[in-house]
Amino acid sequence: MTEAYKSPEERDLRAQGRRTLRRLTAAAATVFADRGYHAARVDDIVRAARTSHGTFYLYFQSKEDVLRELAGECAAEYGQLAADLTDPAQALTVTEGVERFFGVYDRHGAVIRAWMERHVTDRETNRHGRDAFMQIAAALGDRLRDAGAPHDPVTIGALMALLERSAYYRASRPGIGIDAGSVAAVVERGFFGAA
Amino acid sequence: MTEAYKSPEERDLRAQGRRTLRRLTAAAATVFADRGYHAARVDDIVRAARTSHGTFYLYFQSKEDVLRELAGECAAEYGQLAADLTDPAQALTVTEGVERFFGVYDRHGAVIRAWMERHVTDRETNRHGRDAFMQIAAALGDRLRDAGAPHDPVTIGALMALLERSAYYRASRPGIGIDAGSVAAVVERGFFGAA
Amino acid sequence: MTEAYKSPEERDLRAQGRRTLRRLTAAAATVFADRGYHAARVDDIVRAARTSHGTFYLYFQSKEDVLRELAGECAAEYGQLAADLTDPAQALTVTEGVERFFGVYDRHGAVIRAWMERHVTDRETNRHGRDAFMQIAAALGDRLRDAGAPHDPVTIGALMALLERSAYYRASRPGIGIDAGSVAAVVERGFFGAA
Amino acid sequence: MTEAYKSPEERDLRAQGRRTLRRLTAAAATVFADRGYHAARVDDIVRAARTSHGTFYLYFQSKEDVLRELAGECAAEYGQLAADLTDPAQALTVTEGVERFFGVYDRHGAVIRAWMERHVTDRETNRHGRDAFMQIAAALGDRLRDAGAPHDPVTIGALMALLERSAYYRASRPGIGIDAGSVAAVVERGFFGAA
DNA sequence: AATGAATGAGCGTTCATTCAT
DNA sequence: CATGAATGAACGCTCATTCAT
Repeated sequence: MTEAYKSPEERDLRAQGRRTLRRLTAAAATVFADRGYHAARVDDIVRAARTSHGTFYLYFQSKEDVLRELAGECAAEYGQLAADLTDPAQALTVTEGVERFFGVYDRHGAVIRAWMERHVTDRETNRHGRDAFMQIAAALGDRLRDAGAPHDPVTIGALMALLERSAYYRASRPGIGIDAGSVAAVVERGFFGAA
Repeated sequence: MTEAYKSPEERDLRAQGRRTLRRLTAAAATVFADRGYHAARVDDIVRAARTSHGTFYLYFQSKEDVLRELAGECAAEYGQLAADLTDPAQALTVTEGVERFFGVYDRHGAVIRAWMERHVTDRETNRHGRDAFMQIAAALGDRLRDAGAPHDPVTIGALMALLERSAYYRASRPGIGIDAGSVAAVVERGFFGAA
Repeated sequence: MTEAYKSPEERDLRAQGRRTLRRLTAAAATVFADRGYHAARVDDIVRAARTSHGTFYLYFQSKEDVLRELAGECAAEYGQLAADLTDPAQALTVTEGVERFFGVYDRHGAVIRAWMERHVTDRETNRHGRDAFMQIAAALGDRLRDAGAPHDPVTIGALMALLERSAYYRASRPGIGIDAGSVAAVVERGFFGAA
Repeated sequence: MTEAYKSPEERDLRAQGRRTLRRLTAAAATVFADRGYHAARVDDIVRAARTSHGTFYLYFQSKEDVLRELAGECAAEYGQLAADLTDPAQALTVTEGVERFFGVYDRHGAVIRAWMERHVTDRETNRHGRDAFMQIAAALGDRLRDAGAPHDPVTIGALMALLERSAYYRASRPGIGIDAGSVAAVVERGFFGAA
């Protein structure tokens, strides 16, 4: 009989199993980043992880399930960024904030694009997306308010739009010279400097 | 192809044929908008146009061909917008510019997303996308320069990012209250007001 | 309502109709010769005849029907050749016979190949093929017998094979220098000269 | 392709896989022989092999790929026959040679017909065909020359035509009594006996 | 007598998922 | 724990034929 599937958390994985799981998750992240979630083939993932289809379905219920897993990681990182953005002890500069934002996007851009494209039906994945978005938005709103700058929802949305899309341009068109410093300058000037 | 395929322009269509072509093009635009280009099925399109697969391929060479057609329309509209933006006789306000931008996005968002996702291989379609992007970017740069505002490439890119993504949020999440006026206000304040 | 189909013979065609029918038949012969019967598209035929699908089906019941028509012509020409081969008044030389055989093949090779490939189900078409084959075979047998050469069925079959296939090589590979004279020499030497 | 496609040779097939591959190849040969390559449907092949479409594409890249595979086998067999024909140690009689020729045709007639019909575009398949043809032609030429018989290109071509087409008549019309012995007699008499 | 338009069954191919070992 | 093998529904596209004018 086929091995009954168990979610990774509830499995009592030994060292080897943990290694395989990690290989698969990493491979999925890479492949999703390269080709996008929808264009990614399970076969690409298992080849990148140097394992088999059978093994993939031992650790994940479906292709969507890997996305859910990665979405969780991504949401956690953005949650942490949101927390750090409003943490006075950290006192992150705008440039540092943009750098962190870009860093998360580099690791999880494919997941974020899948969220935004709205063609994923899985509720948990979408909830992760909403959460991450809201937390960052709230943190940006706080920062704008603290700086005495306009922080109405549309302004916050516009800032999110600018950041998300710049991160995407930067990741997908390496040639066009978008970097955290320059984008931060635009943000400073256009959003924080606008009294 | 059974019927010698001719591009819609070079065909001598009668009233009936023109109606069918229009139905198909409109249906494709709708279906692409709803599901995205890649997830859109030719079957969805022909069902929406109340016609058959055979008829679809009478008017288009392939699914990609419809996208190319729509991309041409979209590029033309953006080209016109770029021209109007820098035409002193028109003297478009920022709000009017954003309104026009959003209008084109409403009609052609699916094409624009397909451009940006970079999973389309057709050269002409991609050329249309590059052209549209460059023309708008150049026009925005001119307007910024004329206003005495910063207009370096990164700033222009950030403005494009803001506009494109806001248009998308607005089109795909009607509930969140993004409208041309408010976005124009952010743009005024953040990009044109920043001396 | 659609014009009821009538077979070409039972139609009372006016000059224009006869011209159209001739154009279609000639076009079909050309297209079949170029692409082979199965690979030939009705669209190729109507385009070559500068007419429309509707018109095609006004004169023929189906694609197979055109083949049947051409098969009749071909069988008639081969019947005539068979008659001439055994007609003392004609006293055809071997070279002349081969020339005539090649000539018919040039005009009707596609039909002959369709016969031989045995993927045509129409009874009349196949009957034409059988008739043509038998008549030529009988005539060749008579000529061999009159020359005092072996004329058993296998020999006759081998001669037919040689002629048919040489005609095909010649028609389809113009470069390889097969001509009636040389083939006739082989036939003379190998079949008629073999006492 | 989901399963990374690998050509059958470079795959490390286990017993089960080898069995399936053999079933598929054999089924393809049969179906091609029955219906001809172009009329053969992948569905016919997988039904004959009692497997699924998915499995077919696990072992072959396309329908054309199976033909290429079979063409390779066929060319190899004809190459071997050509070698044996001119090998003094084998001293094949004409009858034995014709028998061997017919044997290969029985196994690979469909491939040979596909070669001759010239509607295959794959370069490797066509190269196999040309190779096989040239090798047999060269061997026949040598044998004719050694026998002191005419061996000009047209004669060799005529002999090839006779053999190929006789093999086809024999395979496709079992009723008409063509056998290797009788054909060999014709060849002896008509080609080798003609001094 | 002629035509442009429409049809839909059927093709080759893909790929997420399941099975057997 | 892992794998190679198998599946089949669904896709994009073709083309002989019929329809409406």
